[in-house]
Order: sequence, then structure tokens, then C-alpha cells
Amino acid sequence: MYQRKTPEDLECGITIAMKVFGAKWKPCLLDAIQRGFRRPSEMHREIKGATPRVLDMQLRELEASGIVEKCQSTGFPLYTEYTLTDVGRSIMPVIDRMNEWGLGYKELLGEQSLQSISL
Amino acid sequence: MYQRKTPEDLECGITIAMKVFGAKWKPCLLDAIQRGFRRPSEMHREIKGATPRVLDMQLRELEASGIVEKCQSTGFPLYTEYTLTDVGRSIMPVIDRMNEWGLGYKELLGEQSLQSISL
DNA sequence: TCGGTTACCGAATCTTTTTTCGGTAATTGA
DNA sequence: TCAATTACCGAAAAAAGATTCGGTAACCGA
Repeated sequence: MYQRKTPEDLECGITIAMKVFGAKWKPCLLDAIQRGFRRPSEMHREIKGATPRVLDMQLRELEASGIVEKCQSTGFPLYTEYTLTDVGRSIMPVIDRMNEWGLGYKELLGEQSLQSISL
Repeated sequence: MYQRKTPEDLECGITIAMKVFGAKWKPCLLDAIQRGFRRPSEMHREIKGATPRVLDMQLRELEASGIVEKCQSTGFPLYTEYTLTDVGRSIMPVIDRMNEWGLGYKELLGEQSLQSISL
């Protein structure tokens, strides 16, 4: 059993936010849902950089955190829809600003130098 | 040599933002600098959840991305200061909103259930 | 019954990130 | 000379995160 050496700081809002939606694809998923891509298959098509598997997993985590809600119908073909909860909607201004900032930063640097920042 | 199968989407501002400051401690570091903790040793004391090593590393990455600037004096004791660049300052509204959101989410859930969200 | 669509999941593997540990260098004052 | 302070860095190990591959299940229509 692993005992973490450094304590988690759950007083810090940033730490909490990072825990809830600071994963590689979570902000993209939330953005996609807001833009109307509510079905898993739609998100898979929309978010090209990610494998379907990881999107499924992160969607499940967002559901566990109460950020999205899943509605499933039993018809054919299978139809599942994810929607933002109220809490989920309250993240969107943050995501939107991340997006704006990222685009501004790209403008500033040019795409080539962006690729060279190998973080 | 690893060849990634899925392309990176550098059109997406969110992806870029995540790349630049979406690491575990970068938002905390930027927040600390803004709150006046400019010296590495101060940040080490301030950000308790992180090891000094990882803070040093992420600070170096932020410097490489042009988000912070390093000023070093040669006196004794060694004195190093990191400050936000203009670009760095432009991230702060995003970070601030992450922090606000995280604190609000904590209120909503209570700290216990927060720990149980093992993401 | 078989192929196609949608929505998933498990397990192994690979990659990335973080941690741990143990250094170095500059400088001052005791 | 030696301890103490500050600011780092390298390398190995551990942990976390993402990817790949290959499944299952529900259901319809041909």
C-alpha cells in the first residue's frame, strides 16, 4: 500500500479544480458537450486527438464527480447522452477562458515554436 | 522511438493551455508568485503538498514557456526571484477562476466526499 | 443467423509525471 | 576550516495516466 509522503492540500481551490477537471481530455469533453456533442460516438469523432477509450474513462470520472449526467435509452441503436449538471455548467466559464488564453498564446508564438515547447 | 498514434490538436486553445500550465503544480506556482512568494525557498515553504524538486522543475518549464522570468543576484545568501511576464500575468484570470471554482465545489461537497473522489 | 451500429469494459503495455535520494556550487560568519 | 543558507541538478524508482487491443452486450434488418 502506497502512503503518499506529501499531503494533499484540499484547502486550495486550484488543487481541487485540477483534480476534478485537470486531466488531458476532460476540458475538451466538457467543451464538446457544451457545443452539442452529447453522444459518446459524437465525441469520439469530434475529439480527434484522443482514443475512444480514454474519452469513455474520463467521461465516467466526470460523472462520478457530478460534473456530467448520463441518460441512456434502451432503444436501437443504443442511445446515450451526457449532459452537464449545474455544477458542470459552472465550470464552463473557466474552460472558456482556458481556450481563449490558449488561442491567444498560439497567436503570440506561432505554431512552430509551440511544437518546440516540449513540456 | 515512440510515434504517437493520435495527432496533437494544436488548433485547440484548451489543449495548448493544458500543455503550458496544466501540470500538477504550475497553477499553484503562478498563484504563489502572484501572492508575493517569488523566491524558490518561499514557494517551497508555501506549497506544502509538493516536493521542492518538482517545483523547481515546473518553474523551469514555465520559464521556458515564457510565463515567468528569473532574476538572480550573485550576493549572499543566493537570491533568486521569479516574476510573471506579461504573458504570465494574462494567465492569472484563468487561474483565479479555477481557484474560485474549486473552493465553491468544496463547499458544495464537503471535504470528506472530496477525498473519496479518487480520480 | 450474420453483419452493422452503439456503448461500453478489462488487461497489458507504454509514456509521462512525480518522488526520492543524494549530490554540487556560491558565499558568509563563527 | 566548517556549518549554514540558498538554489539548483541528475538519476533511479515509483506512481499515475494514456493507449492499444481485443473483447461483450443490446438490438435491428437483411
